[in-house]
Amino acid sequence: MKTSLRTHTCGELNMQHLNEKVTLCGWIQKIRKLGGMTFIDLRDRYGITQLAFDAATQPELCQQIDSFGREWVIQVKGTVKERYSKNKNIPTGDIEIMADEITVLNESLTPPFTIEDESDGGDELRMRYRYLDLRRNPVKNNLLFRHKLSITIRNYMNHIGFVEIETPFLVGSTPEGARDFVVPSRLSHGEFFALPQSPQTFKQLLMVAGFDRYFQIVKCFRDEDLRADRQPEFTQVDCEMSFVTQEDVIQIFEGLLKHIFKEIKGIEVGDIERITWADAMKYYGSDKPDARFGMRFVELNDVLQHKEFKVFNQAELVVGIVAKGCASYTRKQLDGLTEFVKRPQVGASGLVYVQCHEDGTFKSSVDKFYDQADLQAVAKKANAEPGDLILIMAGPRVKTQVQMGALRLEMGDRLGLRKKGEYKLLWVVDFPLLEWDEETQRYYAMHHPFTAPKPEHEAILETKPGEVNANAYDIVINGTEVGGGSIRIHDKNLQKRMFKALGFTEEEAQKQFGFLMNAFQYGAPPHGGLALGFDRLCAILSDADSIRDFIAFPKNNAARDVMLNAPSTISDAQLKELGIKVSEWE
RNA sequence: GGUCCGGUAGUUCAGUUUGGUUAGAAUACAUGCCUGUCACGCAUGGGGUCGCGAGUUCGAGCCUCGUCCGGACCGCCA
Repeated sequence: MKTSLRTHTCGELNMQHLNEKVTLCGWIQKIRKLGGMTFIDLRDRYGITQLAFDAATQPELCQQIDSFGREWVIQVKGTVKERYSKNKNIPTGDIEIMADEITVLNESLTPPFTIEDESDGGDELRMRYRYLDLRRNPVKNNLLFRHKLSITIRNYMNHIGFVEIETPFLVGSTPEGARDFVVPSRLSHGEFFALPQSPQTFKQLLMVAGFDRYFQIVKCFRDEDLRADRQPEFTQVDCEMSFVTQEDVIQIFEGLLKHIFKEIKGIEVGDIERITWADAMKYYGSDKPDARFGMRFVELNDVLQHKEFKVFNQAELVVGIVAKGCASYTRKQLDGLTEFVKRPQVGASGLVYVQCHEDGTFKSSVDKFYDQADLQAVAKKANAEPGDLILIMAGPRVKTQVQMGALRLEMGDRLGLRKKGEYKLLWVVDFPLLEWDEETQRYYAMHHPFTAPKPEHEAILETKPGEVNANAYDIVINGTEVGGGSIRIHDKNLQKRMFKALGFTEEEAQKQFGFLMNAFQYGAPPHGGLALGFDRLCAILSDADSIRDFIAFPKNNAARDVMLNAPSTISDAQLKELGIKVSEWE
């Protein structure tokens, strides 16, 4: 790292460099004045090196550094010396620099928060001064980790013949899917570009072009509300292959994931389990199950719908989970669980429990309707043992499954079953092709409109669209959807039928996706692919909940950049040039 | 669009339950002392429109309403 201004970094000097003349540059992490001695911790990207000053022998230097403050940038020339008292906690802890000469390269204001691993700064403040936050080890290391992961992926993909090709960011807007970020056109007044939600159609066109194996680590943009794991601009590892079946794609990316886990985490991931979408919903109430723990759903309709309890009798689904060893839950804890499922976010109307006591008796919240023999039958069906707690919900099938899914994750958290450092990968396959939307009274593509139906279901696309399964697959790690993909439609006529099923007129389909269907007339190969959420992958491999600390300059909860204070208004001159007038609707 | 939590010193928070004299702590900052620290130590000091607005009250950091800001979640995210 030698440059004109420094000979070494602050992280590399040790006993082997004793008595060498060195020049270091860096930021002042800390000044410790002990009267006759003064120590400065000098920090750069690579570490910390201690500078030592002796008032008796270096009075001028000591006077000079007296005015220095935190985060000043200095250059120091001096000699590497062995310390009297060593610091075993840092790599450079055996040595220190006896300085001969110091140059202030830049002064610094006192930062609004401490630049330490455990900073005193809150989230918003750290975002506003992100360039200071990035000096801290935890955040800096996240970005270094991100770099390492991207290099690992690029090398692997290159090694197996994938070509990285860039696709445009200024594309056309489509009404399907997420909201688009929109960019006004100066040269075509009244017309707008959109930023891509993904390079989906471009990668399909690259297949038509014969590129065979394409990938790209690429920014994608979606104008939707944020979450801890959702940013309006995020990065995908976008891939597409030709002449493949679903099995080929799964094999290729299973290979990539195994490689990543081995290289980055030193973990051998075995063959990745697969579950159908239908089973995922049935047993976990989620299309992205956290499979680190069991607690699978048990349908209890047959053992609970023969008594006078209307709530159960009228329900389409009565479903339970078994919480191991929780029979001793107090009234307060049980009420807490009921409150949890009744929160608007979950939206259940209630929760029934059955405590399976050690002495073989049962206590439930519905004892009025069910006797011990009934509860015994429930316990048997649910495979519950003495000491366990059975939690039961009832209602419309899918809704109840989703609610129970939320409770299952909550119980997993409470029982410490969602362990950090443990990784459970899962392919979710056989997604439905279409999803009925009550509000707009039409079908929507569950994945996207280019997803191919299972060949054996093609015939019923018009007659029973809701029953058509897709050649689509998601990769789920610890309950997070890390990626997804599908085999695409490569036949122009099938694509037309698909658009029709989605309620497009021929003209609409032609206007929006004509370029793709036209391309399909010129020898489109069978193709399919997958995209991995790169930010999420970084976070999961680091056992972090939020992707924000793996993005150098992220947006806040309201999709704002608090450092730039963007978005912001633009000048009238700019608006005029773009042919835009801003007015309030309604 | 909705639910919940929060907003008090540069910063992180306590104080709000039960309204009552001069609003505290830690840390950061400044000054002084200290020759082996490395979370240095000790002493002293400065630092507050209690997010903003309205209301209730003799009196509001504390209660009520509104509003703005931040965070988590639901909807949304093909």
